[in-house]
Amino acid sequence: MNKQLTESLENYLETIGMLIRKNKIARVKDISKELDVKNSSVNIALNVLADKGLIIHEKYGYVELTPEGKQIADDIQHKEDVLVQFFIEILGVNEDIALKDACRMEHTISDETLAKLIFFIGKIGKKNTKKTNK
Amino acid sequence: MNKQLTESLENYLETIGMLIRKNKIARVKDISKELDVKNSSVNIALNVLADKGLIIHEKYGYVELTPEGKQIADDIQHKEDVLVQFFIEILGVNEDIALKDACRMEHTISDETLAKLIFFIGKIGKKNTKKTNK
DNA sequence: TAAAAATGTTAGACTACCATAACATTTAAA
DNA sequence: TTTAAATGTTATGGTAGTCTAACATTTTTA
Repeated sequence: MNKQLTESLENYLETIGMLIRKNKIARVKDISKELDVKNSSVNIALNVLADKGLIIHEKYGYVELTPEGKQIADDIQHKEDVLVQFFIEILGVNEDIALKDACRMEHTISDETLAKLIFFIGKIGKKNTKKTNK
Repeated sequence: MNKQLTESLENYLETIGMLIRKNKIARVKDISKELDVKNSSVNIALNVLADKGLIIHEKYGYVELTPEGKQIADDIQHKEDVLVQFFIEILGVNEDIALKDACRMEHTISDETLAKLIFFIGKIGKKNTKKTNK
């Protein structure tokens, strides 16, 4: 069973995580609305994710994340958050564009680069705090 | 004729541009080697790009970029260069990883974010120059 | 310059992803 | 509590991109 996820599957997983955080539950309809695809497409993706052991989905039921699925969803969400923060706070990018860009780049940034980016944001942040405190 | 390019087609275009810059000519074999795909895949992609008016490719001949194709290739290359510079010089990412990340993110970063990033690199660059000159 | 090697092309098959349409189940309302 | 509406599922088909294998052409070399 291959655990290497496509960008599409990562998006499904991330969206499920977001919906559970927001609504306590994730339903096919909400996932399809969020990702702007049809219910049938969601179903197919859910079957793949279930096969990979990343979600639990009983017929006509809500969608749940397994611990492993949740780990991956959180991981991707974290990447998005860091990128959005960098784009908005440091580059001064408009929020809409920052979000759109982050939603795509979160699937391609490596852990190494992400770590360096987090460190860099921390440095810059401290600098700004110092200045403000003067 | 849709001019909206997939990541795959953008990579072909960028690679063709790079090969022409490096070797004066771009051949199917060199493209396939560079992108780690088979000649047959290259051929199919070249047909699509030719249909879109972005390259010229006569049977068994070299591949050339049309002005429009060159424009796009240069544009993508520029995005990659900016990202690589940012990753290496400012974040301190290892060169291999910087290149790998940039090669994927170059297809998703928006023009707006790229512009802000270029501006930011300029600012940081100036700062470092000042420090050095003291 | 004829044969061998290298390179390029085409055909057919596979995976991933999405859609529409038909059907099934669940939920809400009369 | 039966029916209508909403939601979920399955079947089938299309696009994009890759591969292998068979075939075509060009280039190299004996």
